[in-house]
Amino acid sequence: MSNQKSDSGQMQDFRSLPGHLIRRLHQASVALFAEECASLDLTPVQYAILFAIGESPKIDATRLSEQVFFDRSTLGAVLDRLEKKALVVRSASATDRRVKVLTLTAKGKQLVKRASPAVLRVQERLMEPLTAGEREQMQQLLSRLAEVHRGRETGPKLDD
Amino acid sequence: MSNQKSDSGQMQDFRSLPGHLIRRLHQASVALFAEECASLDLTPVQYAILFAIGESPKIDATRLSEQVFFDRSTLGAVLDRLEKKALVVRSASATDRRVKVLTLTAKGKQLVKRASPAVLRVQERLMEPLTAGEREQMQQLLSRLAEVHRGRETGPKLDD
DNA sequence: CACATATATTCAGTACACGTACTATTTGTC
DNA sequence: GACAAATAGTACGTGTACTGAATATATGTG
Repeated sequence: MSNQKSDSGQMQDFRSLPGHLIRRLHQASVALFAEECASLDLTPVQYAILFAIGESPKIDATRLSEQVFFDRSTLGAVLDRLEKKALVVRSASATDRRVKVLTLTAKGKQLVKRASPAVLRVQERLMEPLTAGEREQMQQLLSRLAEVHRGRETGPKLDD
Repeated sequence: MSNQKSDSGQMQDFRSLPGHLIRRLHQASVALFAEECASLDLTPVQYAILFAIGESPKIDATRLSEQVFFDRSTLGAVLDRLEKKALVVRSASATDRRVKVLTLTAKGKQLVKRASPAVLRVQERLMEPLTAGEREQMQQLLSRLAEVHRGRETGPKLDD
């Protein structure tokens, strides 16, 4: 007796835990994105940032980080890369010398537009195993959970 | 006319896309884990690895990477850290001199056991916004998606 | 047994992701 | 208008995550 495990009472297998499944699904999602956008040299994170800047030109990095739900530190590094690829321009704000304002270049705008169908294909492939009704359910549950946990993603910076 | 966007026809807002929602939920999940396990100095990834080694002592890194669904490169770095924290021992295999075999130390076993309730609390808090039925649904959908996309997580290494 | 092939691990390089701390401003207050 | 508190951006340190290459060893074939 007292073999190896099974004496603790609640040794749940991590494989069935939501956290683990979500991590796996996230990995699959990123992998699909990489596959579909291979020729565009674009990551999911970079797409979201480009899209959000396109939506709100002259946005500053802090506001942007709230829009896309990243931490400001991470965002800085991503913007460096986007700037190096000439997709984004960072220019000084006229009113506040602390802030640097973000705008898409023509190349950046074009890339968002070109990537758009590939991004949709990723979502379709990701959810393909589900029926239409299940997809709807999933979407709904994900939205609600994300909304409730909003602000937990990137520190205690709630608001808006 | 031809204002700024709205002329492409399928400019889907990334915020409602499953991929984006899954990323956010993953972030929330990791944040909750960090919160619950702060005193244990343990990440979700490290917990899964420790658990899996506890389950299959003397497992090698490649087999382990299939169990926990990480890439072998990533796993190496994580094992370095676990070894440095004296939770895991890497020893040479007797039969195959290429492989290094993994075992939990007493400290490692103890930590898995101590972390277990915190890990369950993370799952509860993560899914708390949902009703029991919805939680069931979610679990089911996540499992199916993860299963179907299995192998996409860490390259084209199917099998088992 | 020599050799091509396959496998186990590691390493280098790139890209998220977060906390903390530091600098430059700005703003609110007296 | 000097000064404390808040804010924008950046830098650093740690920890995933994956690709591709390099190294070591093992295995199958002739």
